[in-house]
Amino acid sequence: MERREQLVSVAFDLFYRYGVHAVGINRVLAESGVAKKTLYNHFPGKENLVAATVDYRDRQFLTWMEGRVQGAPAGKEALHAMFRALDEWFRGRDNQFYPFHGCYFINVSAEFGDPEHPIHQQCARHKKAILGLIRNHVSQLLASEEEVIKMSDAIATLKEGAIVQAHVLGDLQAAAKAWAIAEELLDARSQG
Amino acid sequence: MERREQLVSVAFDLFYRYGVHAVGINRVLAESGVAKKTLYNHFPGKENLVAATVDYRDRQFLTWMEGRVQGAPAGKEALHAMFRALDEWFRGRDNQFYPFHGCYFINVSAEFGDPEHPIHQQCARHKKAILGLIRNHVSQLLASEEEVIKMSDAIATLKEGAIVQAHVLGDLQAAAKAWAIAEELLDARSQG
DNA sequence: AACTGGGTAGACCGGTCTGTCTACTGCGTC
DNA sequence: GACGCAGTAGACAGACCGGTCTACCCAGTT
Repeated sequence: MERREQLVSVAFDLFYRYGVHAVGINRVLAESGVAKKTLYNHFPGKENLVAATVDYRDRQFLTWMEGRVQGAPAGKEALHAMFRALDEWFRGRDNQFYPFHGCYFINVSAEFGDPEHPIHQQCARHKKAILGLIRNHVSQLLASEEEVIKMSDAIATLKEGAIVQAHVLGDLQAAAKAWAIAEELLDARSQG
Repeated sequence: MERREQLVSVAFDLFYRYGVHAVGINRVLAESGVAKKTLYNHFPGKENLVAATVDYRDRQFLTWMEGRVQGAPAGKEALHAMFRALDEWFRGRDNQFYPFHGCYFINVSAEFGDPEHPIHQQCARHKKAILGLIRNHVSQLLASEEEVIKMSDAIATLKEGAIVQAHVLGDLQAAAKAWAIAEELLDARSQG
């Protein structure tokens, strides 16, 4: 078992659950069983470890989401699969993503609020990647490039909103509700 | 100038900008010019101060939003005024709410992720209050109680999504885009 | 004039933070 | 078998954490 991997995985779990600034390096070390020197051998400081957890989650989340989406026919069904995945995530039905503590990227952005901060920008990049994934499928449903962009933004906004509602309010139906809206918007366009 | 008020106001500014766990009590004291004993005279501990800042922001935000909304005719125009207010907030056009660092309640919920935590629940209560405000106006446009609830949830989700897009991605058009969707949904119902 | 309440200033407490450093250990390679 | 590498364990440094406490101050009341 690679030490670096171990560190990042444990650090992510703790940072995601309790928040980055609420978890000290010593706790990460204790729970991962790694020596302090090893940590500072791999990372110049805590912030780099945080950045590594964001990167780790970015890949983990994208892989998971792409996997879910590719299991369905491209287009509307793929988008539906995406919201079904969110639904299972919120409800803790998905082993890989249980438990749900909101979106790590939103949470980390809240703690590193300065838009110029590299970690904040890392979170922004993740959101853009997700937006790209959405666009790939929306573009199969709508002809106009402008419409594709608008529709993808709308779906992304609904997705972020659903995550917030699920986390802050504990609304477990948030994903289903968001999909109902997204579907209505799609139908209004692809049939018009 | 009331000391308690001063503390809460300065603490909010710092917590909002840098995050709750990233700001120590000593910094709040230094920037507010209040003695440590006075703080612990008013609050049992830091967590109670945090709770007070959430309460402070809750009232400030609701008052501001209600003021903006009541300046417009009830119903759709009121909802439009709400998203215009968001738009100005994101862009820093509004003195009272400049600068924009995302939604304080989302940020605080991220740091106090446990849904059982009183501060998390305080944030949830704020979101429910906003939802109530939205419902008041949606109910003037739609007849069916069920439709009112669904539509209000959709608008709330769009609002949360817009805040996230504005903060994480720096999308300054987020409010305008969200309103365009909300308007489309409303028109599809009130004309049908 | 004495008392009181609410404030200031800041020393101090034990603990924790990030980060450095020393000393040791096991292992694969020459 | 000697060497070097990557790890462990953990003491340590200096700063800061939340929180307590003492000593003082001053305006208002009695």
